[in-house]
Amino acid sequence: MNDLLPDASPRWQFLEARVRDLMARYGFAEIRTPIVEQTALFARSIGEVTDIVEKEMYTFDDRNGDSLTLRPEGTASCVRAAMQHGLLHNQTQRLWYQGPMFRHERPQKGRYRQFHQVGVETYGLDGPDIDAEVILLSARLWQELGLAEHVTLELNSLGSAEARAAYRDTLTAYFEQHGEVLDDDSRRRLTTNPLRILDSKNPEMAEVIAGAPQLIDHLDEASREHFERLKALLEAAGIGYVVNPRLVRGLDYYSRTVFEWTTDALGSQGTICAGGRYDGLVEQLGGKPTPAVGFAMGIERLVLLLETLDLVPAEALGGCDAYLVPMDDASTPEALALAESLRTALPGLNLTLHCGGGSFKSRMKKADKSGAPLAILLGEDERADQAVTLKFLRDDREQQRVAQSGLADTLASLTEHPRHNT
RNA sequence: GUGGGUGUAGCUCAGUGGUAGAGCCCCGGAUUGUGGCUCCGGUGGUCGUGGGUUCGAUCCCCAUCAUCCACCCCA
Repeated sequence: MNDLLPDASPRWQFLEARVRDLMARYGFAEIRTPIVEQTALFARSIGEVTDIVEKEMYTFDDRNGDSLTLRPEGTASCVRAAMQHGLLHNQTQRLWYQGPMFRHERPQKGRYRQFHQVGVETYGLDGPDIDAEVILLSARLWQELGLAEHVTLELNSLGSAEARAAYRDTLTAYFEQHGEVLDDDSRRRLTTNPLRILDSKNPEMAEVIAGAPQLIDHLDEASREHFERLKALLEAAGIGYVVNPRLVRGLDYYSRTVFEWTTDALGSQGTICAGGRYDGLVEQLGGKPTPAVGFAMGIERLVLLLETLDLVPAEALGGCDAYLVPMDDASTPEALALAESLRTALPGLNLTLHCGGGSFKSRMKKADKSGAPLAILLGEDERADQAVTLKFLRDDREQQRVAQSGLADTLASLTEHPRHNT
């Protein structure tokens, strides 16, 4: 588990603000679900034999003896909540969520045991238009963050659940015929997820993999058409993509469209966003058959990417506009009152009041450290005149004495914050 | 779950089987009410944790935890 320290939070807030704005612009509504759910929910949705369910969940018994689990992903909870509250009853939904997820894996760069995802979920829409819509939403986010040239869209179709199951059997049979060439990992995958064998980087298996039957040739007709229409929609929208026939998602519930946005700027954790269609999931969890498509993106990876590429704009890093310094302890009460009146008059002003005493020299050092361009000094002389001294910390400019009554107007013009008219 | 690297001051890191170091940061002073540059002084460490070897361990050994990197897998 890792802490998010003050230096990092402006980057997170920047990303989160962009995401929130984008979701609203695409007509998605936020849903917030608990971070704990009944363990069975995840086992039934993600798949019993996946790594997540087999060995990565934080599971515990509560005081009633129920088995609960810290959510390892967001889709299962959304489906559960939507079903439970009737959101899927004869209607469609476009939802998004954001929050912490938990997986007990070995941490490394871009991977943490508590990590954060933003996800979108749509229900009740079965055409490729909504597939394209969620992909375009993600593409716009990269565009607006300045990441567009650094990410690649990979696309594939897994076909219907039936077609996928049939293909899986075909593939298993093929690899079993070449069992002598398979490495240990791949032999294990024969029973867990044979599609993953196609992903192996082992050069000794390259030939066998190249000769394996292709998923794309085993799609059912409806899925093939869906996929073709999606590709046409993306092309019409000017979104570049690469069809990756080896792209399979790790969670069992996916069918038809799957996609991943990847980058090569983050080392081995290159996937920043992944998703697809899971038309069978609602029914699998006890609801009526409901088409669904969505994705999740990893916030830590995105923040890391923005940081690596230096794409967080300076203004997003916030900071202090002015630092108010009572020059001695006797000036503190008046400084406190002055700070409050400025905050009332200028709601957009970021004003830090010096607290904690110290020598005047140390107070000025704190003013400097605050990053503020302006120090407001209030001492005995100023109090006698009902004034303050404005000192410019970043410009080569004479300090000036300003009456307290006119200070808000002066600050408004200096910092370009509109005055609050009351 | 597998393999490897690293854990010493708030941070970045030196270091030695015999009472623990630097730079930066922080505090004070040079400068009675003016930050940044300079100089002087100072605070701050059960050397990740628990065992073991030893007269003596921060150093050697074992375990454990954390962290980083890679694998697996995933966002």
